[in-house]
Amino acid sequence: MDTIITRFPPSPTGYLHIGGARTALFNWLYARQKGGKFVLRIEDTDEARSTKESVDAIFESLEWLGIDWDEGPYFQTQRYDIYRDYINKLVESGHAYYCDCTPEEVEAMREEARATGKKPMYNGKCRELNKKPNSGSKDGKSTNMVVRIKAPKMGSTVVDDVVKGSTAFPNSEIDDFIIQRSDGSPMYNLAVVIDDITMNINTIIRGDDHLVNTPKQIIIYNALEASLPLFAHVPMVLGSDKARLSKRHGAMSVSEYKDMGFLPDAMLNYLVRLGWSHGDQEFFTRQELIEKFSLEHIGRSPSMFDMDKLTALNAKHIQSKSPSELAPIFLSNLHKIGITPQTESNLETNSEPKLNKNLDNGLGLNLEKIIETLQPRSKTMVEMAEASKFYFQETIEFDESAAKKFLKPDMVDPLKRSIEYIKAIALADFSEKNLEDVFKKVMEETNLKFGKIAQPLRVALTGSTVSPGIFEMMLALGKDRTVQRIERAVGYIEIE
RNA sequence: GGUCCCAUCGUCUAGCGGUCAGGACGCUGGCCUCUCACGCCGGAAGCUCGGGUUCGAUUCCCGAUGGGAUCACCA
Repeated sequence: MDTIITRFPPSPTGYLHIGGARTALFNWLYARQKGGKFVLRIEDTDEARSTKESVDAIFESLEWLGIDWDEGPYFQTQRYDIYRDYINKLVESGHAYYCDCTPEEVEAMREEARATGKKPMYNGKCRELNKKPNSGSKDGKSTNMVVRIKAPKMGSTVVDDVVKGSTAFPNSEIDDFIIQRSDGSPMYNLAVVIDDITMNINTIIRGDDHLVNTPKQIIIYNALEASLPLFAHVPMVLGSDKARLSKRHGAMSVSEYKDMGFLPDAMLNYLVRLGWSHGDQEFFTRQELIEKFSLEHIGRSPSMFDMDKLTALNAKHIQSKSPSELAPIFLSNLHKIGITPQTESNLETNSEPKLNKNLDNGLGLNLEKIIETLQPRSKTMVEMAEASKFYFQETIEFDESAAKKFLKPDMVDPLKRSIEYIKAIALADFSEKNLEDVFKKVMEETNLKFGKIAQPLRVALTGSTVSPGIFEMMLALGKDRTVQRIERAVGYIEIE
């Protein structure tokens, strides 16, 4: 078998959206699994709608997802000479012809066809006229004539597809479609085929909205006597109302999911499961995906995008990562809500950033431990950042009803004892085990159950009644901060 | 409308003639527990309909219905 070469050819008329990302992912996974090549090509022949911003946004989203390419990016607008050569060949070999019918004339043909109950299409007026393209051509490129393919009139064109099977399209449905505009620029179907041929693309995985123009492309392949690639048409991703996914279904662009705190790996995992399966397995690492992906197990029916499931999967991926892997993402989400803890790198000005290392704002805050305490209770990185706020507050604000309920005079004694014993722990021995011992002692002396003292402690430490476990928080906060916060709560009770 | 694709719990799906139709999300009962989560155990919930083929159809064929895609000098 030859080297597998796949491609992803977005048109830069907007951001990379969910459906496009999935198509890119399938092509990328397949190439990676087969040790093949993945080519990126920008289809910008619609110069009116293509923008540089879109190109950049697409690159950025692919990069975020970790989808890298081996060749390209190619830009179709830089390949017009190549298309022109092929178009000329097609005309010379009699597979295509010049046509000077005006858009109005063509529209009239369509009207006529509609009136007689037939399919509206070009009637082939110039098909056998052998027109030459010289009228009004100043630059030798624009001709005032379009070039049309000489499509077969009889029989049918068959598309063999790995996921859809074999489908026959009646040639009577296909008219002599334009392959070159009157300004000399190529039309989509032509450019795609020429690119795929010249880039040696042998495996085409794309949305099944392309299935219906595959016969048109096959006609061009045949006219050029080129061998056909393997086609795999993947069903569409629909919105929650079963309509094609669009803006009104909420977030469409990949970058929005980044902003919402989703992990790239979770995104990949979710996207790949939308239309592909591997038995009952739901959770996949990037590496597993590359190993297990297969064209054979792509489903044939369209699927709906489900935010809840993505979120659940994201939670699982957050749990499965190490704190150090999460640290840079966590920090950038913290930054977005206005919290920028000092790090090793900006404490020592000329050291390289070491975001994966433990961080310390000078008071014993331990970044990786903070993350660890939040991992099992964060569905997104945005949630994690939000939930971590209390760690970074110099003076924590007590939630009013929480303080009223738990910071009461009868807690002063147990809290003071706690402070005393925590203080007695040597800095090097500040561990979960020793903290447990401390509170065992406090509980014995005060004859209280831990449940009785836990909530007051929680309010003292965080200001709220909902938080990670007491001991793990203390470790993340560090000994000094822990003591300070409990002392402050005691002071608060005594003043009230 | 023509052409084409598709059809298992609400959703994503496993299933490739004989299964108590399996898993996941969501929903829900419980357990665990220092709160909230996590985790664990359990529950409700599905083969669109009608014809065939077959000893036997969720599975194969045909039709209906429903949903989707596409019919440009857009990609």
